[in-house]
Amino acid sequence: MKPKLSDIARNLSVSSATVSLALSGKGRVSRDMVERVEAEARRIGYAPNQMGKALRTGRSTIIGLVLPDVGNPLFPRMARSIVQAAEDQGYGVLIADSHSGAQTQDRAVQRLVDFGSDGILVIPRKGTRIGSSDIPTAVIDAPTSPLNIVSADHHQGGALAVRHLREQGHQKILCLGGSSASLVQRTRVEGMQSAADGAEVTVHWMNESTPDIPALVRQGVTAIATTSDLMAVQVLTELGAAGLRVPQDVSLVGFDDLDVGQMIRPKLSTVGTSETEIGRRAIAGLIAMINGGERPKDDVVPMHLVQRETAIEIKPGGDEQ
Amino acid sequence: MKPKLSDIARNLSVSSATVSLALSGKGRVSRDMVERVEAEARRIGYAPNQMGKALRTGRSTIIGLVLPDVGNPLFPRMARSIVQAAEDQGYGVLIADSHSGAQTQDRAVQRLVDFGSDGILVIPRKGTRIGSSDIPTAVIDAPTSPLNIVSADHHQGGALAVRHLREQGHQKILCLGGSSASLVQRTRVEGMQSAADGAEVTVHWMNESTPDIPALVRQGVTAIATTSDLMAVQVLTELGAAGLRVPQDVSLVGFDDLDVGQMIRPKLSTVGTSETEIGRRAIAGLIAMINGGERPKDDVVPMHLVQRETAIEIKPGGDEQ
DNA sequence: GCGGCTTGCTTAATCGTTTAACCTTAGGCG
DNA sequence: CGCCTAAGGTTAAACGATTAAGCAAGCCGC
Repeated sequence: MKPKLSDIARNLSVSSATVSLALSGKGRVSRDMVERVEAEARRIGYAPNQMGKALRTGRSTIIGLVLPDVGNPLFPRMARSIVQAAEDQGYGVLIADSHSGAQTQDRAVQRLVDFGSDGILVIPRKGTRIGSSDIPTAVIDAPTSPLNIVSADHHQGGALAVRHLREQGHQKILCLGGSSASLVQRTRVEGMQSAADGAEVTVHWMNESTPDIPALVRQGVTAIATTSDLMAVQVLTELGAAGLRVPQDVSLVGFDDLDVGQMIRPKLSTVGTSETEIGRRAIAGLIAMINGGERPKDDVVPMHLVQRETAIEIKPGGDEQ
Repeated sequence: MKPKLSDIARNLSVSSATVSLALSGKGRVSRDMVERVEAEARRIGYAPNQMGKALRTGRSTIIGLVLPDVGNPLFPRMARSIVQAAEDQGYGVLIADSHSGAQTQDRAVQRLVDFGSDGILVIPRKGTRIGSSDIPTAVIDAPTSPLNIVSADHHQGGALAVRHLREQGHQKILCLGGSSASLVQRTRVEGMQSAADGAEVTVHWMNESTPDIPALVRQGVTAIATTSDLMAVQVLTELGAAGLRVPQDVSLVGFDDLDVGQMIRPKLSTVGTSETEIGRRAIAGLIAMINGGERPKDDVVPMHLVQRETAIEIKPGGDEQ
């Protein structure tokens, strides 16, 4: 079947210990021997059996990833960067879905532990906290969240969105949050408010009440900032159906830089995160913990503004109807 | 540390062979013994060490999943159903990303194999084919694709979309495909054409040329069918910017039933797949192969129409400008 | 010339589980 | 009563890798 360590040993008439030592570069092995072992390993296409290795070392080089429910549309990019980062460090990523319910989330963690994961990375569902387990666990959420290891700077991102609108002269800004139960979204909204700089910024939570957006625009709102691109698309189409134009009648900025933002006309201005960076740092931190390091300090990665077509300078004197 | 099999054995003063046999229900063990073992296992919270088990049995109970690039927006649901189905059968899911390039795809497969996966499930990038490896491999693509095991009935789905429009009286239908390089999308378009039933169905591939959609509508097109919700959203917003109304001026139906379809106003009529069903069957088939079964025959799961607000009866006599 | 150090390799134990083969006891039966 | 069988265990050998400990040979210095 698949070539094993002892095949190399037999072919070279040495002990398997020597081969192992040679390949790992750990023990005292002659330079010559190392080369011969490596050559033979390549020749027969040797790849170490992870199970044997894991059993002996107690390390599976597998990281468990617990995903929030599918609803989160920026999960794919997140997952991708995490897998990529893990791969670069030689780790595999085992995934579990925590569908709905916080209790299932803990079960998912448990399953991953049972499979021998060396560490667990959790992107929690909004409003849940994860019970700490006995193996290294890291969370990607927000700085105030327990076990958090890295997060996007949602506060700064929110500020970025509103500051952009302020710079364009907007004085009456509507700020639309999806769910006030989400820590991330609350933080984004707080960031938005923090950049008000004298402008009138009113907040609406979609899970609490559904504002009549076209009406608000007719009452003088000149710009809308949402906490998600999906909501921005909803707003855009709703305004379109009501005969209002973006960005001529009202400016709009989204959040998350989803693909859909580039598809719609006009293209959506939005605030983006570097998922790659977050994934990389989360994995780096987690692996550090696995290797006996201390839990790294919270790491916050900044967001950036993506200027496209939905937010423009307010037309002079057009702010009062 | 973690309780192991031998802990149970010691506590009960029996051999670990007995414990193993009792837990698996395989050998000749007295009813009484089985119960005592199970009780003790629960008491100390025993969970078998997957590495030890895998090493001995040659089965890791891990399935490798190779994902296409992130672009595919229905991937999250797919991944979820696959993970769920695997979990139900006691399997873990190890993921690898095949970013871009077919070569990377094979490397991803190799990585998963090296990690000890018992089988590999691939959702290929459009236009790539995967090299068969030495372990059971299944593909979710289209019936004509090699190694394919299960797929959505894209042809029937396409037919469903156009038939729906035909039933509403539409005679001039524009059919919008994303990329003619994608087997899936070609199949959808073929399905659409097959349901023309005498109507005029013209096809445009977005990767080849960008049609002036508002112009086409003014020339008499009364309905548009796209091969993806994302494109439908693009069309919808483009029409909106041009002052045309959906569905009053033109009907629209998308594909994939993405979340964004429910966010936009009006809500998007579309054709949906049962990702759950596909995931379930793919995993079931793959596990059957792992257990020595033959490669199951291609399995095709039907799509369904999701009627929402963007496709309505054509207004009588409004079909000619 | 001999104890001690270094070098380079080998021996063998070990990780936790499974499972073929064996052993012991007891019951059935002619 | 003794033989055969079955039931219910146990022993021990794997699976494939790592690694502490050991050992032989060579070299050094005094």
